[in-house]
Amino acid sequence: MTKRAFDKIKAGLDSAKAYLDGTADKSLYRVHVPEKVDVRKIRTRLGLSQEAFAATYGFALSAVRDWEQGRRKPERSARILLKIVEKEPEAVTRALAG
Amino acid sequence: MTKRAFDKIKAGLDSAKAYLDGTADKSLYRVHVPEKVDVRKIRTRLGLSQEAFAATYGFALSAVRDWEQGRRKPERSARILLKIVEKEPEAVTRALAG
DNA sequence: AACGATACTACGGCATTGCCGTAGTAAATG
DNA sequence: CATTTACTACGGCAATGCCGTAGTATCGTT
Repeated sequence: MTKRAFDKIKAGLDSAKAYLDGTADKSLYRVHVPEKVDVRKIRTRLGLSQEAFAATYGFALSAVRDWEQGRRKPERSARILLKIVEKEPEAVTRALAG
Repeated sequence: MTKRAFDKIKAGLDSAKAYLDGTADKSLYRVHVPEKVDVRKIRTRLGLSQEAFAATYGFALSAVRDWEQGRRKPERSARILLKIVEKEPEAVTRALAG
């Protein structure tokens, strides 16, 4: 057994101890979900019609309309998805391909 | 039969003709939105508890529970988002950072 | 000018989900 | 054995999802 291995084990034990002590950070990684999303802005920046936008990213056309017309607010998961469409649109099409 | 009705029928026939002619190019990139998503599978592969999973990707804990317990089915946007979490989890955290 | 296509607004309306809370079960650990 | 973590199970209201239809504005074509 190398000294390296020993150090690793010790480090593990130390963090286990810290966990038990309550010294450890039990906070969960918590992402921020935006309360408002400007759907029209995201869509027009991509140069797409409502229909094309819906078809390209999997939204229901009726939902896109409700959102842009301010009739309804996209719910949590939709807001997150819209953020991804804004920042990394390709990630969406990749995930839905195949 | 009103003139209005006739016009509608004619319009329908015309666009059907155009469609058959190939004159109409209505090609929209259309992605496939999965009807079913195995939330538990996605979560456990990431080695996260329901709480950590929810906190990390922005879901409501109650929604994750409803989905895994088969009480409710994630709706369209949520299914898409879950697919992205499955294929490119980092893309989600990147989009929600900052 | 009349027409057809495109893009969008506006909205009725039902089914379904989102999301909150609480109680109960099971396993691990001090 | 009491406590903590992780999860099941579910009541219940408010809100959205999603479908459909009608109406307006614009534009290129005939």
